[in-house]
Amino acid sequence: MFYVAGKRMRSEVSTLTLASNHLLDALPGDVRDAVMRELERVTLPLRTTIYEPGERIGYVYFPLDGIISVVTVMRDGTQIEVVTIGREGISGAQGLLDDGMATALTFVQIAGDYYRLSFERFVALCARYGPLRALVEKYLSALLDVMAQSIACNRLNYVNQRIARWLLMTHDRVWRDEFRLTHEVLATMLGVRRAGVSIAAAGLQQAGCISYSRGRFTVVDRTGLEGAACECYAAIEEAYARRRS
Amino acid sequence: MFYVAGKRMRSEVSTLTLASNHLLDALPGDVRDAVMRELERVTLPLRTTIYEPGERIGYVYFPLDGIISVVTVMRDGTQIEVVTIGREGISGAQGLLDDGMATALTFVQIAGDYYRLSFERFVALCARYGPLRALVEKYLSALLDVMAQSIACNRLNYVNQRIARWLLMTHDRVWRDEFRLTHEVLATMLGVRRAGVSIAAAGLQQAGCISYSRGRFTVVDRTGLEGAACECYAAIEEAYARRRS
DNA sequence: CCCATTCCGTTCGGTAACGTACCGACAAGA
DNA sequence: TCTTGTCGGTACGTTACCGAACGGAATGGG
Repeated sequence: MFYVAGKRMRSEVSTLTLASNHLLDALPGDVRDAVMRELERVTLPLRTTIYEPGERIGYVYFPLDGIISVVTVMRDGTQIEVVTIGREGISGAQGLLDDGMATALTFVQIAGDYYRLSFERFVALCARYGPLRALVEKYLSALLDVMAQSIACNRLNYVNQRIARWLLMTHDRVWRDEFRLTHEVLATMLGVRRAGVSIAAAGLQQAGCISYSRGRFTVVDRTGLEGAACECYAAIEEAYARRRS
Repeated sequence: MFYVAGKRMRSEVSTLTLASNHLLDALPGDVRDAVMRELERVTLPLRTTIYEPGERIGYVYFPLDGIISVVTVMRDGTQIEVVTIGREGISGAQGLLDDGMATALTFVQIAGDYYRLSFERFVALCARYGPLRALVEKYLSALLDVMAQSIACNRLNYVNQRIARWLLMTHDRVWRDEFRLTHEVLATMLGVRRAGVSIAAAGLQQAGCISYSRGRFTVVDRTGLEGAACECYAAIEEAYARRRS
């Protein structure tokens, strides 16, 4: 599986060279250079654990074309996604606000390339470069808004709408029309049954918005998907966009 | 209504003198004195608007015995509670991370006493006193954890469990066994039907955990309520407690 | 090439919660 | 005192989703 993931990556080098991280892009040139110099580029396969609750944050990750999921784990083991982190953000930044401990289980949801930086160096760079710290804080502020919207979304919207939103957000972040994802995983992220996802996904496929097969989704009609998604998609993207002024 | 609220306050002066705010309590003596000197004490009646989305944050509020609700408003006007802020926290602090704009509708859910401080002075004090800023950041970090738990809770737990949790959290924050609250309002906060709350509340009353009548709830058996609540109650209180070390 | 595994289509009965509605009881103001 | 509005009990049919399960089909490792 590792090897396969590696092959996929190599076969898509052309898109990868375009991949970038919004936070890094938004830094002033000199700060950006200073930060970039310390970054390490890594390719992470599906399901790589990023943080375990209660552990120290080892690295912060800037996704390029992969996606990281942060999930809440209930006592009975049920997992549910709290937020996804892609090119628009960074994982581990909330450690800045406290003691550098991770509180939520965090792992790679879509394999891809990431920049990473040890948490200690990240803290040091934030202390040294105001614009970096400011950008990270804006991102955390966006995170609060996004999670506020997700609380409403999880409570009020239908499964098929939330699936459409999830696929759209993923599509935005991976820069590819196709990505690996099973109904099972999607169901866990959304906190619904796998069968529920199968039915809703079949509807979206019927409508020509997507196609999928055996752990692989393809976005066929983005505009159609946008119509099928709940208002939360736009609200969340706007929460991120507002911080890029 | 204003006058009635005023009377209630006066009649409970004995508990009010004990009321305090955890964030303020946790400040080192000198910083605390400096901050306290700038605070204004206000009594806010039910439903006072604290922030409107898109407006500048005028004041930050430190609740003493009242409760502030932050809600997400959907396009169709449906509201749903994102987080409640009581003695353990502060409202408006997230403005520190960005540009001082409010993004969510915020209002007084339980009338009571609050300290308040203009946002500008708050920012200045945070810049000047490291321990204040650190405490506020820890609180924001807790907020992220709490919201993460709420996302799971809203998706996975039953209405009666979530009602029990809401009542427990309120009970912790108001320092009184009785508080004003209608089924209607509770239903809105939880994102369910009023009738659903009525049924679930009747169950909790039957079980001897609470009693209520015409816009007034009374906690009768706290331990019983804790048994009826979901695990999220403990998880959330722990997220706050962890930052008080 | 075969086999174990993964993935997804589909079904079943069950149920928590929905939207809507009506009504009685109480409270507050005129 | 009467009226008006708020509050909560209750009921109806409806529905989105649940939990569990079975089975076919594609996949990839041995």
